[in-house]
Amino acid sequence: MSSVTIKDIAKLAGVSHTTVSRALNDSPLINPETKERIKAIAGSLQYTPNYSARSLVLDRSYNLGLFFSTLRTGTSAGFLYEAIKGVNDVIKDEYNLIVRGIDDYKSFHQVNRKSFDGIIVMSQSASDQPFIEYAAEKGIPLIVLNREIEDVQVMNVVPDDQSGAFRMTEYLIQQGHRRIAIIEGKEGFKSTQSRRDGYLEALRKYHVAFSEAMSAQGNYDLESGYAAMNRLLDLPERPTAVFCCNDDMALGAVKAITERGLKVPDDLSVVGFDDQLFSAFMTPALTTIRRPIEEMSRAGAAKLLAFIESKQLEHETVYFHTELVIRDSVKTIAGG
Amino acid sequence: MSSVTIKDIAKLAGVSHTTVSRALNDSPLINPETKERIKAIAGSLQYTPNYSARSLVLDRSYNLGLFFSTLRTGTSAGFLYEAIKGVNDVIKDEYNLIVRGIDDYKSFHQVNRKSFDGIIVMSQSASDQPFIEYAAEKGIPLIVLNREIEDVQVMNVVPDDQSGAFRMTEYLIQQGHRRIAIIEGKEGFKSTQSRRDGYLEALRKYHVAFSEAMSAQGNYDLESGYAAMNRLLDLPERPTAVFCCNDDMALGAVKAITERGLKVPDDLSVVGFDDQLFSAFMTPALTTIRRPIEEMSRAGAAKLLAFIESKQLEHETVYFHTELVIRDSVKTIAGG
DNA sequence: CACAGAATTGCACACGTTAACAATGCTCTT
DNA sequence: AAGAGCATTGTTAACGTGTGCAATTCTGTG
Repeated sequence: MSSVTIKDIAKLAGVSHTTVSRALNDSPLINPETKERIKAIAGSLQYTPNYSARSLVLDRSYNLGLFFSTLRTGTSAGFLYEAIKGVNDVIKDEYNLIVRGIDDYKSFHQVNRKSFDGIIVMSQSASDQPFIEYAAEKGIPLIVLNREIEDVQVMNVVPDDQSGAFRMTEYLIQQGHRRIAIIEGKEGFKSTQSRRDGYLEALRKYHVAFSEAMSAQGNYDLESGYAAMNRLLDLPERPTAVFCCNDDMALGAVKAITERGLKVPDDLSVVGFDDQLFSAFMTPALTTIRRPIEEMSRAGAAKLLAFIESKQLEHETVYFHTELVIRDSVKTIAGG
Repeated sequence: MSSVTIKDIAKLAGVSHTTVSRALNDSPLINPETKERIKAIAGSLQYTPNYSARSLVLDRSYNLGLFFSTLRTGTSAGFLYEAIKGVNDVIKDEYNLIVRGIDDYKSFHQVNRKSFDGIIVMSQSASDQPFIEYAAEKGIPLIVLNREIEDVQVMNVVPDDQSGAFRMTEYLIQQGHRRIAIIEGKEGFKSTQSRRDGYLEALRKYHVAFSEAMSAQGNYDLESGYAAMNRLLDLPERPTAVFCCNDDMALGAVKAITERGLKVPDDLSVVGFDDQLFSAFMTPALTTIRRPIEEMSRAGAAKLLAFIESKQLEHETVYFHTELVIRDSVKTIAGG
């Protein structure tokens, strides 16, 4: 039951534990025959190295941290899923992927270079800033995904939210819409800001008037989209199209519209942002912006690993293009 | 930059590193004043213990493994999300949560008692069996969630799938349906079996005839539900209700139905299983069975931690009740 | 004052691994 | 045949922490 160590193997092979260590690590110093013999013994004893001991002497934890702003409400399931999938695809077999919510920490005490070989922050909010600064200051290899970081020097991979929102709004205008409402994301999130900016930029460019009444605050969850849409429907002069700042809220918005006996897109057009897994299967299928979370995660993880191994630093921010996915939730208005 | 150890603190405090170790671990042996002094110094130096060293001597890794059958296709986002959320809520601050797909391992070599203080397997398929047996044999504290394990002695927390499927089918029958189709889950999954069994059991109990044509194979993803539904719609004598073995497939089914110009539930009733986050916001809102993944994960994690700390073993299987969630996707057929 | 016993601290080793350096034996060259 | 140099293996220390046991100091009691 008690686990076998290299010393046990050494005893059986009649060599020193050093030789065993070298043999198992494929050191060229060891005679091929001895090496084979030792490996055979190790195999038959089902030897597995003690990672704690190895970590201690090599000063590597074999842990990679994947941190989200929160694992409570606020992080969508698809988001978590794609991020984990992307990172997991890339990390070598030898790394452990540790998942945590930043807001789970009372203190960042336990976060240090000994415990994490590297850290990936999937940042959704400015509230992550202290954590990012802490990790950066501790000298832990660090990459921040999804949210643009300005003050601190870190590796950064982000989607181009603003151009995505611009493209979407432009598309609605091109389909003849002029009264275009926006259901906004959670306050304080950078993405909320960027998407609003893209929306406004498009309105400006095409000389479409913006009115405050056309903006409803949401917080990125289903219910808030439902509630915000109801407020918009109560307006004396309703919009003809609604740009929801994510797909969850679009789902809620469609629900609100349908409940009033109206139809999407015949009576009202609805678009989203994110391209969640379910969006293609909504009724109607949702026109939205795809934000390549999985690809970004994969790229970010690869970049982090490369840095850990080479210590070659690149601080430039990488932008990932979003993509307009046209489906069935927008009506083309004749004349314009 | 090089990290501070208890020896550094010892030097500054003018004591031995033993005393520092004891002080920081709140040993009653140490004079309260010395203790305070040492803690103050540790705090001012921002000391953080080296977990590798501690692990080595204490023979604890502080790692908890959360294993899914796969992180590639087959695990739904909501499933992953709820499981992580539930476990994360419970684990003490001192544990790392390591997430992996079992099918990522070429060999289970790295999985041992030194690397994991405990393992939670969120099992979705019989293909997990070798892994479970391996972990059990290695003597790693182990709990299996979601799938019932028969041959191996392990802690087990599972939903009562069969009674859930039974309840759902019974409900459809009570609403007057007699031609009830089933879109089945992925072959080889125990859940597929249990849900079919519950479905058949209800048919038998209420003397409703079953025909093979009413069964369409799926594999738990959206597309397969879409395809299976199309096959059912091609039948000369269509069903009046379809029991989809999960919500993703129900979403696909609704899509297929709508595309043919038919309406749910007016022309065809559709129900699901799992109660995903989006199900309440589909059009129409989906009637489904809630499987309490998050609660099960929470209970399982708590049970595992209790075992790790007390070594008090309980091998009985815990069943979690599912719940029928009635929404708007079923039509009541008059007369029956 | 002496001494028992408690309170407090230190010494030395252990955990399992890696690696610098030393040591041994062998081969080849001259 | 002697020495250089290579191939192979062993000796020893180190990583940072926890702990059994010995050592010291302190307290109280007779």
